Order: sequence, then structure tokens, then C-alpha cells
Amino acid sequence: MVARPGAQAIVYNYRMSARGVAQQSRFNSRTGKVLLSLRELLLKGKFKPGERVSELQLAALAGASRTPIRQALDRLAHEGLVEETRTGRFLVREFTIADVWDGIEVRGVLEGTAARLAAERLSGPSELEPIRALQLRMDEIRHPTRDSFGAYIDLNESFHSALIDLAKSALLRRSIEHVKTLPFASPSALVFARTKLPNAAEMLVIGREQHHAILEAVERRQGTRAEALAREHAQLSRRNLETALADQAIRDIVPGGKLILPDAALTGTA
Amino acid sequence: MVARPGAQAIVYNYRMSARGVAQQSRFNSRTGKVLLSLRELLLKGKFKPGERVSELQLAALAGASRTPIRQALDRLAHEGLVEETRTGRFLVREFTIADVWDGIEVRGVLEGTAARLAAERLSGPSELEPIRALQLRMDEIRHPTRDSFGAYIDLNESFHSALIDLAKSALLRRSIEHVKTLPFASPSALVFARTKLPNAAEMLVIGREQHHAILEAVERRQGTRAEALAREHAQLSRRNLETALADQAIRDIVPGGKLILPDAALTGTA
DNA sequence: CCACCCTGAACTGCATACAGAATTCGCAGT
DNA sequence: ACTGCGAATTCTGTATGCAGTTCAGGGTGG
Repeated sequence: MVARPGAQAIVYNYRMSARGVAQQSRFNSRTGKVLLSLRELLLKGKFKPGERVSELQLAALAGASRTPIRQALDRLAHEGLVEETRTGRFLVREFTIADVWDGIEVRGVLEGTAARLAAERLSGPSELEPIRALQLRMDEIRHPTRDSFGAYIDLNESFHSALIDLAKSALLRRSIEHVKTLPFASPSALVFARTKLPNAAEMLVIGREQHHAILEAVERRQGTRAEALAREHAQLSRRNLETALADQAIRDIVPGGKLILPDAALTGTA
Repeated sequence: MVARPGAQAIVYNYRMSARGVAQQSRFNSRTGKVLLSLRELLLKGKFKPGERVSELQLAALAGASRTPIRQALDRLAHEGLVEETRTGRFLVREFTIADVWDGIEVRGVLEGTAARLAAERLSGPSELEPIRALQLRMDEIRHPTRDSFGAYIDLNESFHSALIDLAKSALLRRSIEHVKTLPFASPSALVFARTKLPNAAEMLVIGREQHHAILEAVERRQGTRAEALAREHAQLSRRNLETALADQAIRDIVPGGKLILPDAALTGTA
């Protein structure tokens, strides 16, 4: 564990919660395994931002040949975690805090669109049943503990995914998935400092209320309202992340936190 | 030329206007060349939607080995023109008309965000000078001819790009580029049936007015207005495309048009 | 006639070899 | 010491071979 002994925080790595993701055939191959482990290494900050990662170096590290390594690097380049130079080398991408805020902003905009389309395209109340079920289960978690917190995050992911389902647009889903490949932009970049658990409880209440409001708006086909609410909902992640990134010790634990360049200001839009 | 002899239309392939794109180092390699030609083949409809494209088949076709082919296919899968099956095969992706509308919708939303951020982040009027220059040159083209039409499209691309610049967000740019990889979503999917040139002239006027309004809003830092205007501006592409796709003959010429499944209804949101 | 299984062909996943380009290091000159 | 140049070295781009898997087609049994 890289977590500093002193940094007491519940950090939920979004990767951990991916249910059986490693069992999907796409990740059974060497390429898939390399992709997963390489992504994890990057997010843990094993490579410094701007540092060069060579194929041979990784091949030795992963015990695979260059072929799958190259493919994995290609995908990571698409995801944005590394960047390819003109000469075909790969560098660890470095992010500014502004990038992080922008990522959340864009995700908010797209999820807002999902909420609006969901409202506009709702064929009937029965379509809401799956997402209502998820909501119910989330509501049952009133006081987050170490264990239930993980479950909450999973449910939160599912809720957001279900909302996107309601938008009935594969293309929109693709776009959202794309921005979420940047770890900070993911709604599961929820990070609560343990010492600020009361704060976390409040956030939970607020988030719950926002979920309710969004669904209400969707159900009533209030597209514009749903959009605005979903946008604002994303800002909640931003506030959480702001708290988290303010503490250098916590920042070092947040997935990808070490890829964020130290920046003087923590202002909203830089 | 695949254009049917009867179909009289000015179709401007967005790929043609990419200034010196083939000279960029990224496209000097076999992989790059294969990527370009393969994409072109796909957009021309040389493969049927849903059809399988094997590496060997393409290797023979392109006169290259499987390695660059595979890499190109991987990228096309990211772009969304082909899809990878669980077992690693690639299929030509097929689109519904709803996909097309959604693509434009999402682009509109993102460009709207770009316009809003441009307004919010504008540091001074001088920042608008480059985009004003582009606008001026576009305004000079009053009556589109075969030649000036191409120039107009180029300027239009540059204008949109400059607007995104003003948003000062690399991440937002990335997202927009990503949705634009679907050819229909590109603003340059402007297609005017020659027989409907008067219509085209009107569209030009409307588009011009919208550009003016957007810049005015940005200059006055009216973020919400700028966003709404830019969104609506994207709907103009949709209307153009709607006209184009309604005619089967023209549809066959539109880049990627053959990848769109024949669909009974041409309604806005399906 | 249909369903199922089995076998063979085709194809992908990965490793590796080779060639050419890029980078780095050292050396010489200033 | 510093700069510029050049050569060795490292690395990427591509081709190709092999192994394991998937897929298709035919044949068999129900």
C-alpha cells in the first residue's frame, strides 16, 4: 500500500468496484491484463507525470512481449492517461487542476443531457422501475460505514448508469464513458476524508436529494429541469474532490492524484 | 467515383479539406496510411454495415502486414466506425438514423458548453480577434459556388475550432473531437443538394446570423445565451442532413451514408 | 426433417526478428 | 567549460511464425 501511515482516509478506488470486470473476455487477454495493470500503475502514480514509458521497459515489467504492451499503450493514449509523441513514444500525461474541473464540468453537461433526453423520451412511468429500485437501496444506507460505503458507491455508479440508459442513446453513453476514463471525472471519484465524516454524511444527504429531484423531473418530463439538476449534481463531485485535493496527503492517495500538477490556486475554474 | 450519374449534388467530403493532414507525422507510417484509407473505404460504404472485416482480408487489400492493420482497426474501433466482438473480430458498425441525430445533439451540447465557457472565461475583447477575422472572411462569401463553397466549409471548420479555443479547455476539445469522429456529427457534414441551392443560400444566411449572435453573446459574457445559440446552431446541421438523407441518391454519396440503416421515419428524435 | 456434434479450416493473440529512425553519449574543437 | 558534431545504442515500426481458439460445414443420429 502506498498510503502514507498518517493519512487516515477512506479512499474508494473506482477500479475496485468494477464488478468482475476482469472476467470480461476483453480483459482475459494479455493485452487486457497489461491494460488493467498499467492503468493501475499510472493511477497510483508509479510513473511521474511527463515521464517517458518505453515499450521495452514495460515489457520487462509486465513479463509480456511488446505487442500487447503497445496495444495497451495505444488504448491508454485514447483514454488520455498517456500521450503519444510525434516519434511514437509515450509519455505519462500530466494534468492541471483546471483539467480536473473541466472534466467534471463536461461530465456534468453530458449527464445533464442524459437527464433531459430521459425526460423527453420517457415512454411511461414503468420505465423508471429499475432506477427506482436502485434509489431505494441507496436510501437505506443512512450512515456510511467502511463496508456500506463501498456498496453505496456501487449503487451510485449503477444509478448514474441507469439514468443514462433512460436517455436511450448509445452514442451519448459512449461520450460519457469517454470522459469518465479520466479518473477524476468519474462520479466515483468520491473521496471522503475520514476525519471529515460528518461532512461526508451531509454530502450523502444532498446527493440523495438531488437524485430524487432528478427522477422527479424525469418522471414529469421536465427536461430542462432534469438537465439543470443533473448538471448541478456533478458539481457535488467537484466539491468533494476539492476537499480531497486540498489535503496533499489525501491527494497522494486519490487515484490519479499524483498526475495532477501541484497548483497554487484551488479556484473553481482556474 | 461512386456517385451515381443521376445524383446531382455538391457533396463536400470533410476529409478532403483536412489541410495537409497526410503530412502529419502521425500519418506517415503504414498504420497511418492504412487508417486513412480504411476509414475512407468505410465512409464510402465499400463494406456493408454489420459485415465482418478480417485482418488478413485487409492485409491483402492494403498490401501491408497484419500489425499495422490491427492497429488501425483498433483506432477505428475507438472512433466507433467498427466494433470489436468479444472474440476479437471487427465488424463494420451500423448506425441508425437516431444515432445520427444523437450525434449532432451531443455535438451541439458540447459546442454549447464551449460557447458558454468562452463567454465565462473571456479575458478581453482582443481575444476575439482571430475568430473575428475568420468571420469576416466567411461574410465575404455571399453566393456559394462550387469553388467558394469548399473555402466556406474550411472557414466554418476553423470558426468552430476557434470558438473551442476560446473555451480554453483541452479536455472539452478532446470530447468534441471524439464525437466528431462520427462523420455525421461533424459540422462539415454540410450537404447541399444542388437542385436546392436556393435553400443552401438561405442556410448560409441563417448560419452567418447564428455565428454573429454567438460571438456577440461571448463578447458580452452572456454565457447562457451563447450556450443556447451554439446548441441551436448545431440543429442547423441536422436540418441540412435531414434534407440530404431524405434523398436516397444523395444519401449514398454522403460520407458514411451507406452505414446508416434504412429507416422508415425521418423524425427528429426517432 | 431437424438438431446436434464433430472435424477441419480460418483467424486471432502473442512472440520474436529485423530494419530504420531517434536519441544519447562521447569526443573534438573553440 | 561549452558547443557542435558524429557514432553507438536504444527504441520504434513492421513483418512473420506459431499456437490456441473460434467458426463453419458436413455428417450423423434422433
